[in-house]
Amino acid sequence: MVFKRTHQDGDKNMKMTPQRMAILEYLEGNTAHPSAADIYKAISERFPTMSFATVYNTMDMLKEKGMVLELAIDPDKKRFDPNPAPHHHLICVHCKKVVDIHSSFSLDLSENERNSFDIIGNHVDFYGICPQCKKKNKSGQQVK
Amino acid sequence: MVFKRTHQDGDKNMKMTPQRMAILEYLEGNTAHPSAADIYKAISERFPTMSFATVYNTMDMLKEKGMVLELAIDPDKKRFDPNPAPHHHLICVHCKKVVDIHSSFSLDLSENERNSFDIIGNHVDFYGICPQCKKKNKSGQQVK
DNA sequence: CCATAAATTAGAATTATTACAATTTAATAA
DNA sequence: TTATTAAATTGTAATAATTCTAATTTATGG
Repeated sequence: MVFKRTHQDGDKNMKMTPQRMAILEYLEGNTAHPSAADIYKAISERFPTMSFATVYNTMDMLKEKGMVLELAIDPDKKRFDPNPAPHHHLICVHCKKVVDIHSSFSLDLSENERNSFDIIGNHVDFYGICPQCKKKNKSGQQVK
Repeated sequence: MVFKRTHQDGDKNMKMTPQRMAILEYLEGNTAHPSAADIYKAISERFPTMSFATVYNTMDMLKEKGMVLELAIDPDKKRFDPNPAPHHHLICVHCKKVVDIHSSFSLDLSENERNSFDIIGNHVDFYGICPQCKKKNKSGQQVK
């Protein structure tokens, strides 16, 4: 995904600040699935005044805009994926490295992917709205 | 999975305490994928002295024994699955309810599952050991 | 340049989890 | 039984990730 770096970015209410620019730049093409701390560390080198709150605020905004996904891959912290297109992951259970899978069909790994990782299992999550929430949702409420 | 409730449980070094008994009882057949807080809340009603540390200790032990899985489904907290057999999940993005899927093949949902949830997407995680860790692992080290 | 809504910031507060050290207890064997 | 002892439990402190807050700064539009 390509990020535009102007305030015209589909939303007049979105200010383009140097901090945001740095975050967008850092995320663009980044396939490391960084955590908030990763982002903070990388950016604060050039922006010593950068605050953690800004990282979280910006990621919230990008999530709402659908520009990044929040991953629940690591039980210890949130990690972000700047590639919002549907895809899957290859996760190293030792170092927690996360590699994108771009196969057309979920369980069909490329030869390369298959050979590089020793795969010990897989897990499929289906996301959706359960019957109870379907009902509730008609009356407008939203669970965080 | 059936939990035995004696100290013979495959490991002489495992003591069977009332607290553990209560936790095992609570987990047995539990399909709600409870968090540590859920477990604590349920058990501490009968065991007012129960400590959070005991919940975490016990879950660690059960994880090591392969009796529960730690799920990374909820970015906000760990949740536990007392069903260690390979299976997949149906997750409500509103209320975070997690329902087990017992289809023989991952992407083949039963009619019932399909009809109850409005499915808006799926995500496949493959777990394995990456090439770098394969090498490192030969020299014995383990990443938490 | 001004006005203003939005963003940034430092730091406090909260939540989940882990670490620790003292006390208690289950299991074993005498 | 009871004594021994390693393991479990407990309260509390410490840590880590995240969220909240209120004051200050800044990007944008006029």
